[in-house]
Amino acid sequence: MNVNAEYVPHPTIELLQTSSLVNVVHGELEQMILSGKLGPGEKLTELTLAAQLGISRGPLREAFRMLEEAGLVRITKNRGVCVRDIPVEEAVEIFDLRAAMDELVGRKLAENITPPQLKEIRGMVDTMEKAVKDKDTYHYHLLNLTFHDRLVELAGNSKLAEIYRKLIKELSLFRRLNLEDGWLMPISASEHRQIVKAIASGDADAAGKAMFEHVMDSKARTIEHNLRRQQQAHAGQGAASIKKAPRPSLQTPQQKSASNPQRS
Amino acid sequence: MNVNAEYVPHPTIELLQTSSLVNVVHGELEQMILSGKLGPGEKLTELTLAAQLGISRGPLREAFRMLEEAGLVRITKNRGVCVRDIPVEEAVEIFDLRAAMDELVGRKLAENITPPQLKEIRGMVDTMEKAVKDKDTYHYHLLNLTFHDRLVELAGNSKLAEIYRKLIKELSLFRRLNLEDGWLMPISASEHRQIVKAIASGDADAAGKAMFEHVMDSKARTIEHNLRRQQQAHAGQGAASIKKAPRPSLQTPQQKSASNPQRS
DNA sequence: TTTTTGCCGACTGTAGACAATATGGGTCGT
DNA sequence: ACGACCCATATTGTCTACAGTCGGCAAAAA
Repeated sequence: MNVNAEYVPHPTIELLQTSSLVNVVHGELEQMILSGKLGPGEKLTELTLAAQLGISRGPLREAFRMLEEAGLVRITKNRGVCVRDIPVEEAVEIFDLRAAMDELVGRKLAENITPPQLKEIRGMVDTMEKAVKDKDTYHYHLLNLTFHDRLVELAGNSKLAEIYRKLIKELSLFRRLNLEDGWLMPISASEHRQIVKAIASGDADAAGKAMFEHVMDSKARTIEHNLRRQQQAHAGQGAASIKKAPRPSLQTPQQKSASNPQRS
Repeated sequence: MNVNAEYVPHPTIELLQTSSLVNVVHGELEQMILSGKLGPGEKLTELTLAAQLGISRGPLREAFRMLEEAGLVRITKNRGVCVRDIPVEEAVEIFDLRAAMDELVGRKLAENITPPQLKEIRGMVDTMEKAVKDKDTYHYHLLNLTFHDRLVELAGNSKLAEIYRKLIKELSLFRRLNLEDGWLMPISASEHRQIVKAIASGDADAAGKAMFEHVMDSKARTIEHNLRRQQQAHAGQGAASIKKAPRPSLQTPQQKSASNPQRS
């Protein structure tokens, strides 16, 4: 048994001899990554993490493999695991892909949404506009995630929803995303209002286009924000020197074997 | 003694540095599944497989986890691993999603394709039409896969390509897909010709629509074919009884924890 | 001082052992 | 004869052990 008295085992783990360790650890790590407790580029040492979680390396490694397949961590042979850092180019790709998917979502919703569902998402938009008035950026961010997630779910294509969520998770590793400037909230909110309107009208093309454009706008805002932030960093670098450098590099080669379509 | 930095180590060394047992086994199992050597629903016993591959259970289990995350197998606690069987509903969802993605592909290609690339895909269509003339269904099937895969790749969005390929792999587990009736090949081929034409014209909307419609048609053909096949099976069942029943069921509960968007 | 070489510590890769759980067949009771 | 219960076996879940590899540090050589 792995006796290690110093940690307080997460209640979940203690409670858990019913669900497999791998599943729990996978979920736990995912949350740690998405919440930022484990930042992009951070090294995950098997022995350390296993001790912290109170488990052995086996299940942990299996969880790592799942996270790798989900694009959240990167495994390098003989060198270990680290949280992935999404480069700008990849973020752009994800936005484009999301736009196409959300267009489909808009179309499907315009065709199939029910009155109570429509009422629900209207309520969500209302809440978001309230957050805008309060200039509550953080709350707005969460509401925005929930709003889009709910739309995708209501579209009635579970595969689409599954992949959409995977993309959102990966995108959250694109660091500069989080602290979006507050003054853009009104624009985003009004776009939401327009999306709901288009969906309510039953016009599939309009709803699809509204969704598509919204995501593309969001992409433009995010990328521009990122650029500005990078310039700031560069400008201040000469005087302030580097501050948070010492991290295991090991991140550079970001390939992942595109794999052939169907090897004979 | 500054040895040239681009020195190629030695194939064997490179191989040892990059691939672990987990990687190799993962690829091997994937091919066994996609090629049908391991059919949908089939049980994968750890000890047996490990012995066959000449490895221990550890790496094998890690490979299983990757395949699970990719949607190719299903793991049930304390009951083991089996190849997933894609139900019709899921196949439909995948087709719809693919259609949206391929629409994006068509748009991007219409905007960005280069003359040599255009020539390349024209050549592929030519080859396919040759296969149609020869009534070579199998060859056509492979060419079709390659064609679409190449288009996605040329679209220049690697994330899109990655997910597209994942979907194609999952779809190949939808059994009834494989033996598509031969007489539909000409239709499919002419649609390909039209797609290339739209791309060449540079009209993004037209190219996107052509791709979209092609996938949706393909979906309709596949589903209808599936229905017909199922009816046949039902018809013959009364006399011939069941023949290939004895397989570990264990397949029914097909859920996969949709997981919340971002747990606070 | 600068470079090279050998060594050491830390970590990962793989294998095998042990514990926990499901499955199938047989026995007992009614 | 039928059903409930129980045990033997097979299989999975988890842990520990050992071997291989990497990176850094210090001592030796130039």
